Amino acid sequence: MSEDVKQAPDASRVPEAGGEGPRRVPLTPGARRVLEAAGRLFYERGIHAVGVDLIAAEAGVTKKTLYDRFGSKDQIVVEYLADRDERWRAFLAARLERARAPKSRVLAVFDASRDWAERSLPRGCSMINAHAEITDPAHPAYAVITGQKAWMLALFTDLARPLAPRRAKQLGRSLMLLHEGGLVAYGMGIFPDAIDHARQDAQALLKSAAGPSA
Amino acid sequence: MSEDVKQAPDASRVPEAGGEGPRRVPLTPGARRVLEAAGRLFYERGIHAVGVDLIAAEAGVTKKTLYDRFGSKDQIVVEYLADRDERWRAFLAARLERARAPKSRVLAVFDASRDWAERSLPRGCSMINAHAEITDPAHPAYAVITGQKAWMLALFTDLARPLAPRRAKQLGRSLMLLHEGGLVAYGMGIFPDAIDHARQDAQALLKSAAGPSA
DNA sequence: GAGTGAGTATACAGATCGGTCTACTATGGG
DNA sequence: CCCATAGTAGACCGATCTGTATACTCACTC
Repeated sequence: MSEDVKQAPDASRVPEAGGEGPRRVPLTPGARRVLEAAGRLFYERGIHAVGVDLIAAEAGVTKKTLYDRFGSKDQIVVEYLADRDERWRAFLAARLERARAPKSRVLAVFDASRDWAERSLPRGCSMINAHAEITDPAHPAYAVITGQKAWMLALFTDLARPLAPRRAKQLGRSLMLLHEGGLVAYGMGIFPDAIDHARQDAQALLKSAAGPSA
Repeated sequence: MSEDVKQAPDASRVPEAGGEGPRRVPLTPGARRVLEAAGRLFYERGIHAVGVDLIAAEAGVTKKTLYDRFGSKDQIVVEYLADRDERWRAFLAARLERARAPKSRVLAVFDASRDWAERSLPRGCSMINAHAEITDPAHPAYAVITGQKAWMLALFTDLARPLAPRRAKQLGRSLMLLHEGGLVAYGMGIFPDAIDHARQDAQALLKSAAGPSA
């Protein structure tokens, strides 16, 4: 499975924020506040640990408004993850635009992750965390989670292609491993500056993969 | 933080299964069945998603027995994680005993993880998953989670020392990143044989770190 | 000015949550 | 014989969970 999952992003262009996703809910002012509150609470405390009453209260919204907009907690979870995914891809796209050399583009992903992580609590990757809580593949949020990881793998593979055309898939997977490892080690506080460490290892990997001259 | 967290395991000897842990509950026959059922359910469905009634029913035990033995659900969670940690360390120790060359010992960790993972559902690392659900550092299970990761990092560092005495800490962290990345990629099904892929990358890393002759 | 969409306020339903309680049984050791 | 230990059976508690209902307000638009 996951051989060529979803459409591979075009590395020569800016990857578009997933527009084909399951986003359906129109973001009225109240809905936006709900999404903002849910996003913060879910990320900080976990999905199952946060109830809809708390979300509504933090959003300064009644439960009726919440259910009028989203219909169910599950849908809020979907919107939470899809929104985070969308914002992450946009953030990453802006960073990739500023990097031109193939190696720099790979390292820009690690830099983006580090900067993205530093903007919030050190709780690691929301997709990895959500995957630990949502165990049913039939859950509507499951596709969002696996979709983002598949997209990231495809991105690394595309970024690796100019550096090692024959071994792009291999190199993409290795970069993915380092990146995920960095996210987890950072999120769990295993050692300091884990994402930067992963970046260094990626750099060394690129050196030995494509030759120090490239 | 986590500069030299906990005591570093002696790499020349078999690492002992954590005996200083928070284990307190005597395992009567009923308690053992509770722990077995809770372990399976927590791992498959997540901690918050599983109630004590279900655990008791699956264990074939009344709630009174469950609470007589464990006192609280939180304590069951602690025992669940501590038990899994203990069994993993014993499993790993047996594998490390059979490997003598420094490089083989490092790779034996990855092999052990792959074999350990294949024995159950592809849900990845129970500590990573638990960390996503237990967000309060004051929770009694939190120390078990971070303790295992700190122990694994210390183990990799010790295993790296004979290969690169001056850069053992650096190499240990790199191995840790690859290992965690492999666990996550496997658990989320990002691509097939993720742990084996991580093992290959670790092998390449050891080659370039200590020279191909060692 | 009627209607519509977005919102507040609040009560409520039914289920499930973690946890406690009483009453009883079986077993095995001093 | 006695008593502690480990267990079953099952009712019960208050709190919290997701989700729904009724009644009303406000703003904007056709």
